[in-house]
Amino acid sequence: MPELPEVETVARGLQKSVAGRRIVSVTLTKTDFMDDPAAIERELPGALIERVERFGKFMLLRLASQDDPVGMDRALLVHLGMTGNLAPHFADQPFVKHNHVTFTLDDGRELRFIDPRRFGRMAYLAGENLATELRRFGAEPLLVEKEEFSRRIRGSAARIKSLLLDQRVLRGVGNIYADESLWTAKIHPARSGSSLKPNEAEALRKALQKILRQAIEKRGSSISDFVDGNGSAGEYQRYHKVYGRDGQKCFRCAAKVKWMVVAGRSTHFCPVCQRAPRKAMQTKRKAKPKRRVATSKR
DNA sequence: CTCGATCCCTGGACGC
DNA sequence: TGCGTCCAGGGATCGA
Repeated sequence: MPELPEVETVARGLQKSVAGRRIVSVTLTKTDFMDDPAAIERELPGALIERVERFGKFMLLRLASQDDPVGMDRALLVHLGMTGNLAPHFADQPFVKHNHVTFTLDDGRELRFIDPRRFGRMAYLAGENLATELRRFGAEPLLVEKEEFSRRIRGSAARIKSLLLDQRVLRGVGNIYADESLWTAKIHPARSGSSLKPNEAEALRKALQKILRQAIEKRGSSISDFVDGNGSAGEYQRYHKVYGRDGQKCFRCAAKVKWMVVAGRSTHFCPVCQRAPRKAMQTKRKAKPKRRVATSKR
C-alpha cells in the first residue's frame, strides 16, 4: 500500500528510468479513475517527461512540450491508491490484467499503469489548476518544522491518528506510518491533537521523520503486493514495531499489541507504552472483534 | 468542525 | 474443489 516512502521509491525509480523521455502516444483502457481522460489523451502525446517527483502520496510527472517554450507548469498527477503501479515495460512484454493506461515512449518502451482495484487517480493539470490542486494538501512530513507541525497538530481537537492521516494536515502519511510513529513517540492514537504537550508533538514529529527516512532507505514496506518500478519489493515491513503485530509482544514492554478501529482505520498500538486518553475519547469497544488477517510473510 | 457510515474495487483468505 | 462472504484500505461524500 503505497504511502510516502513507497511513492518516493517509485518516483525515484521513474526519475531514473523515464525522465527525459518523450511520450509518443497514449492508450487508455479503463478511465474511471481519471479526472478528465480526454485531457490526458489530448495533452500527453508529444509531451516530454522533464522529471518525476513525489508530492505527498502523488507522483508528479512534470511535462514540457515544444510548442510551449514559455514553460507553463504542466503535470500528470498519479496516485497509486492501494494497488497502483506505474513502471516502464519493454513493448514485447505481455500485458497483464488491469493494465489501464499505456504511454508509449520515444525509445520504444511503454510506461504502463496497472491498478487492480482502481483506487488510484490520474489527472492532467496545468497552470493555475495545478497550483490550486496542490494547495489542497498540507505540510510535507519530511520537511515540516517544529512550529508548523505543532500548530497543525495541537491546533485541532481531532484525534491524533486522524490528523496524521488527513492529507490536508500532512501530505503523505498513511496507516502504517501513522501507527509506527505514534508507537515510537508513545502517544495513544485516540488522543486529541490539542491534548498533546509541546514536547509530545515534537517527539512525534521526530519519530515520524526518522521512520519515514528509514523506510525510504529500505525502499518502503511491502505488505500485500507493493513493488517498485523494477518489480522489487520493499524491506521496511521487517522493521514494523506495531503495524500488523496485534497479539504479539510489544518490543519495548512485552505487553500485547492491541488492535482497534480509530477514526475508521485499523489501528495498532501498545496499550501500556501508549497511555489511553482520560475518558470520552475511548472508542467504545465494539462487539465485533473481527477476524484479523495474518498480514504478510515475514 | 468532527464524526461515523457508505461507497468505490478486486483478490485473497477463510468457512462450510 | 468450489462457492459465498468478508475484509483490506485512501479518499470522496453525505448526514448527524
